[in-house]
Amino acid sequence: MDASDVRGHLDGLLLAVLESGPLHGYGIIEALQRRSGGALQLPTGTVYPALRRLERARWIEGTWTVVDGRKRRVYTLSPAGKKELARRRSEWVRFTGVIGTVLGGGA
Amino acid sequence: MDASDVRGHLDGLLLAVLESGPLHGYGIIEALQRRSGGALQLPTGTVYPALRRLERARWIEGTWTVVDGRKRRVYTLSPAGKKELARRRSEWVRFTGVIGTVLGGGA
DNA sequence: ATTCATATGTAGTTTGCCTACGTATAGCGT
DNA sequence: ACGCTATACGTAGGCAAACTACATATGAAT
Repeated sequence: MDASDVRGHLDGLLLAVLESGPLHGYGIIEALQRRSGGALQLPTGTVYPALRRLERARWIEGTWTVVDGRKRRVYTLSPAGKKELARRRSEWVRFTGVIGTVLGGGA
Repeated sequence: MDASDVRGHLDGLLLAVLESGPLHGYGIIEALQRRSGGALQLPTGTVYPALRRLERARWIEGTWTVVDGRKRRVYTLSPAGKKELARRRSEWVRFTGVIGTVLGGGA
């Protein structure tokens, strides 16, 4: 799957990963890859700006930490982020329902 | 559902509608709306350029006809278009599988 | 020393759908 | 006759989101 196909769904994916617990950007990229069975290998230039966007929206909260001398920005899902995630999930169901129905072919 | 959410899936939707038989642009827009239960109300500025793109790709074939004094460009799904539609459908299954799994939440 | 893995980020580009507009005919009500 | 709505096709310019490519830095391994 082409990585650009996540367009419009990236925010939900990031929020979903953070639902399992706080994580830093690099770790999020790995988690995404792991959870998708290797399908999602998102470039840093996609993920980092997205995280900043989510942070500005107050859906996640980022704090600087230092682990083994390396700086990490660890993100935590906020209460607003949990609501947003729920909203994204129901939108996802609606979206797949509509497109799947029209696309047909046993979908 | 916001109409812009079809991004990346519009071509497949158009091909799927034309699978049922030849149709002109305006009719395609109506069919899309009907099949989606009113969810997809795509503007002409989205659909017409997309149809020309599909035509250039040889997935559909367009011919001018005149009905009741009005010019219509009727599109027919080509053999290559059928293949492309099949490809889009399997991509759709893969896509929803990956995103749905990562998004979780009972998806 | 050099290279790889870890870790974050910016700059500029491309894609693809959007909004807004322009054109034209048919049919209906007044 | 006139205006409004439905039918019908299309272009121009804009914008958001993800892309590619690059820049930076530390720790660990060879």
